[in-house]
Amino acid sequence: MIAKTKIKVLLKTPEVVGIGNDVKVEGWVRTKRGNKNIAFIALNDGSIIHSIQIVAEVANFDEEILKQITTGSCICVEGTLVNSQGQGQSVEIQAKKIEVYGTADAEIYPLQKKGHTLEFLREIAHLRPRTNTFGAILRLRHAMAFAIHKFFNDKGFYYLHAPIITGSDCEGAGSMFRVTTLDAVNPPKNSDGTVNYNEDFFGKQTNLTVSGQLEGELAALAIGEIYTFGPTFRAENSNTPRHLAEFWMIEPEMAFYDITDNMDLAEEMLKYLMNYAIENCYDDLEFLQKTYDSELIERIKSIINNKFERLTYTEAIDILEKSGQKFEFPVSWGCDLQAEHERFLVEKYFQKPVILTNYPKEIKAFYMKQNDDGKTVRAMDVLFPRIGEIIGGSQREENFDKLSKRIEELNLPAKDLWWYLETRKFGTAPHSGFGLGFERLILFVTGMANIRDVIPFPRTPKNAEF
RNA sequence: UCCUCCCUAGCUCAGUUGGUUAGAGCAUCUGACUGUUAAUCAGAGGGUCGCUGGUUCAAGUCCAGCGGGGGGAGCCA
Repeated sequence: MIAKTKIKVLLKTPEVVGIGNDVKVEGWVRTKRGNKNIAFIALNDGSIIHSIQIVAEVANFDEEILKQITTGSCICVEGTLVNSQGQGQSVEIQAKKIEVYGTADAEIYPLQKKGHTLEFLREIAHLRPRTNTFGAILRLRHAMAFAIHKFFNDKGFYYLHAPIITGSDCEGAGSMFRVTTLDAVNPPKNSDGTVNYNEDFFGKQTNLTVSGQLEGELAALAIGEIYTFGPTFRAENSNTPRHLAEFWMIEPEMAFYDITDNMDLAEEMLKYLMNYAIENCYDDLEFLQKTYDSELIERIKSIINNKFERLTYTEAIDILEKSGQKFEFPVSWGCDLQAEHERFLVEKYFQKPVILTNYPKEIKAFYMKQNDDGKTVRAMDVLFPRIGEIIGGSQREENFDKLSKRIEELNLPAKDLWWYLETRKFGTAPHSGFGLGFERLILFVTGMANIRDVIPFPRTPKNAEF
C-alpha cells in the first residue's frame, strides 16, 4: 500500500518522495487532453495553486474509466513520480492505477477549463472553491488569519472572545440585526401595543454584534493587551464592492498605549502581515498577479518598505485645500474626508500608506479621547492605496467625567452603558485600540476588486443563497 | 438608499433606422491526431432574447413597471 502524498509536496520537494518511486495522489481534474495513445490529466488537490500532470498510456486503462475523467471529476492516482519529458513541468506521475471517486457530467458541470467571470462564479459559490482563483484566495485568507494570531500571540496579546449576541447598541456603528425567538407573526404585546421583549429569550432586545470593542476594553483593562477576531454584522443597505453584512474584524485593545503606541502597533502589524504573505504564499500571489493585478506584489512590498506617513486631520485638510485639485465634494475643516480626498492623499500626494490623526470630535465616536483643544479627538485612520480606510482606531477616553459628558451630549443611552463606564470609575487607565476589517485586508493582499470575492460565502443585501 | 450602465446558447459576447429562419468564439457531443500545456483539426447538437404589460401590420430592438447584476456615491471596516 502506497502512502498518499499532497501535490504540493511532489511539486515543491520531490526529493521527499524521490524520483522513480511510487506515489498516490487524490484530487480534482482541471483538464484532460491527449490522443488515442496517451492522456494528460492536470490534477489539483488544493494544497498548492499548481496542478500535477498525470500521464496515462491509454492502452493500460479501461476505456470507460478514462471517459469518466473529465474536468471537475475526482480521482485517485497511483503511479511513478518521474521527470517530465515535456515542457511546462519538472515532474509528473506515470499512472499505473486510476480510481474515479466522483464523476462530473461534462454536459452540466458549470466550471470549464476556460476562464469565468467573477460575477458568474458568485452565482455558483458552492463550486467556486474548485477554481484556481478561489483556491489562491482561500489559502491566502487562511494564511492571513493564522498570521494575525501568530503576530499577537508572539507579542504577548491574549485572544478574547467577544460575544456575537449583544444587548447593547452602543457604538452606533450602524443598523443591527435583531436576534429574537419571539413569534414574528404574533409577538407578545404590552398594553400600549408595543412588543413585549421581557418575554423574549434574553428578557430584552438583543442584536448581532457590530463591534467587540467595548467588551475588548473591559478585558484590556484587566489583562493588558488583547485582541478579538470574529464575525461582525451590519444591517446597512450597502451595495458596494467594499461592504458586507457579515464580515470579520480584528480589534486589538491595549492598556497603557497612547495614540503613538497605537499607530506603531498598527503599522507593525500590517507590515508583518504583508511580509508573511510574501514569504508563505508567493505562488498564489504570482498567480493572482498574472491573472488579475499586474502590480500586486510590488504594491505589497511597497507597504513593507515604506514608512507610513503620519499627519493630523488638520494638516491633511491644509494639503487638500492647497492642492489645486478639483474635488466633487469641497474640503473644509470639520467635514469628513470623502473617498476622493483619501485617495488623493494616499495615491497621488504621498504615494504610500497614510495615518491621519486628531479628527474633529463631531465626526468621530463618543469613546475617543478628547484633546485639550476642545475640538479634536485622538482618532487614527490608516489609509491604504486602492481600498482607503483599512484601520480605524483611537486612544480611548479614560476620564469618567469627560466620557459621561460626551455620552450626554450625543444623547446616547447612558443607562445601557453602565458597565462600560464602570471601567472608568474603578482603576481607569490610559488605553488604545483599533479595528481592522479582515476582508479589506484580504482584498488588498489578493488584488481582488470586490469584497464578495474574498470571503467564501458573502452576505450582502438580498443575497444569502449559499 | 441615490446616480449610471447592463441582462440574447452552458460561458463570454455581436445583433445596423423595428422587418423573413437570431449569429460568433469557447464549452459540450462525434470523429481525426504518437508527449499534450487553456493542445490542435473537422463536423454536429444547443435559444421562452431576465419577467410582466404596452406601442406597432411587425419588437431581441421602442416605452413603462418589476426582478437580478456591474461600476460610482453615501454609511463604514
